[in-house]
Amino acid sequence: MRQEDQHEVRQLPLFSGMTQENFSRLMRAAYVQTFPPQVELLREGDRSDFLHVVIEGSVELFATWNGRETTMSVARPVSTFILAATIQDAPWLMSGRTLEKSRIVLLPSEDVRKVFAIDNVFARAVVSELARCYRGVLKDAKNLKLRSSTERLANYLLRWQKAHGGGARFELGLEKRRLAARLGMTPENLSRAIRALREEGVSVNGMTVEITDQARLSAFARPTPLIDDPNL
Amino acid sequence: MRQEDQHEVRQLPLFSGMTQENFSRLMRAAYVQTFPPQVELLREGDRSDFLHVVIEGSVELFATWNGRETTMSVARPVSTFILAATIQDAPWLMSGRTLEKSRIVLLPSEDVRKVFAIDNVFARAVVSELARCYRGVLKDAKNLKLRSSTERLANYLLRWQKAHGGGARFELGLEKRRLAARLGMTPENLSRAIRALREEGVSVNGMTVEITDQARLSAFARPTPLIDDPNL
DNA sequence: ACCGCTGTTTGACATTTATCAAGCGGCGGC
DNA sequence: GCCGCCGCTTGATAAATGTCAAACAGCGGT
Repeated sequence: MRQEDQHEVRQLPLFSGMTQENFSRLMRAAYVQTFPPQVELLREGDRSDFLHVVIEGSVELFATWNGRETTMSVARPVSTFILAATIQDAPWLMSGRTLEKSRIVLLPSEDVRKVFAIDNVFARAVVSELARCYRGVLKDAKNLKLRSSTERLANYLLRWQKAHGGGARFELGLEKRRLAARLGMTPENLSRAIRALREEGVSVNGMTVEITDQARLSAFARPTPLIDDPNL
Repeated sequence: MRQEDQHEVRQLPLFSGMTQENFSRLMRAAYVQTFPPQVELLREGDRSDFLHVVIEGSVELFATWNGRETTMSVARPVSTFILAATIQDAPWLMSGRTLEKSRIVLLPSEDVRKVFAIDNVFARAVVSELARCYRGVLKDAKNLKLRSSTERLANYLLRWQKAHGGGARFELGLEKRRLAARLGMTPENLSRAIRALREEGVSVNGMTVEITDQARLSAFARPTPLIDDPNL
């Protein structure tokens, strides 16, 4: 495993506090792999052999039931996924596939659990990360239950804009049909929602979004930190 | 604080592993309070002065946005709530109100965080609990995104039945309008969903449910452990 | 036993969302 | 440069869900 990849992983709040010794222990049997797009990394129901860390690219986490499929989230660099399942040695609740060519670090679950058992700094970092994830899905569930699809889109755009410098013009960064699934709607409806937001100060052209009337969009979206602030 | 109340709390996996010394430390400034129904215990956006433990009764955790309100979950004895917010000293993402007369143990957040900082057994128990909660909401979100309202109801009944002994006849244990909110629908629609399930082997009379055709209901609901197993 | 409150049910209707089918348009391969 | 593929858009229509209003039912208080 390359030094700079280890470095990337080490940067994460989850790993940054622990002793070098325990970090090395985690990294000893870890390896990096580059996957082409559309590779299924995890299948829901399976168990966790490795904790995954996306170093480059992006991974879609999705779930299926009864022939239907929906996107739950998209993991982007640098972040881990399926931490909860790894720690608990429980089956995955989501499947995962690469969306683009992606570099993924794989940490053997067994090692993660071992280090978790002996390293208290790491254990505490796991708490922080799990709390963050928990609050993340909770916000997602609130979003789904309290807002209409167009409102979800409007707020998504505002969040994404903020996360990418806050400029009036930015890239969507996700295929529209996946964005639709992420937001809990069909691609057709996403199209119509985008159309509807033209009246609210948004202009979308392909993957490029331009907020033409920030105040108007905000007034329509009515974002609240209790749903839309990713740091809360 | 009464001895038997402490005992109840001590039973929880979250607290059962820690030393008596640290447990006492947690309990030193803790107190029990009995609330009448419909008391607002928490308001979303506020911060956590106490970790709450329901000893008796039940607490509805709900969220609001833009004049709308929805029920996210119902905490029943014996369980804690708002653990994530307490540990992180972050604002609550949900409000909470008692549904019935309820006995609640209040543990000062400051103490919880202090003991968390020094007690590794407790810290690890917190990890387990957070992982459980995370997976819980995640299952909820899958439920919402992948199933229709009638399907959610059908699966809810099956889960509830299992959790209460598995007999053909059981009580709903929740006002219908709150169940409706919990399942992400209106009371009117819950009524119609109940009606629809008559064809699928369910008979509801007031708060009493009878599964008249278990196989038929299961075939309709198509439960999966990856959404419906509370232990996963 | 009656009254009145409150939660539930029902029906008619509106809105939102999904589905199906067709057309459009950009992009890569030939 | 042209073709064909794939994803996006659009329109028509259907299904699911929400809203509003009224009727109903159970229950506690008097």
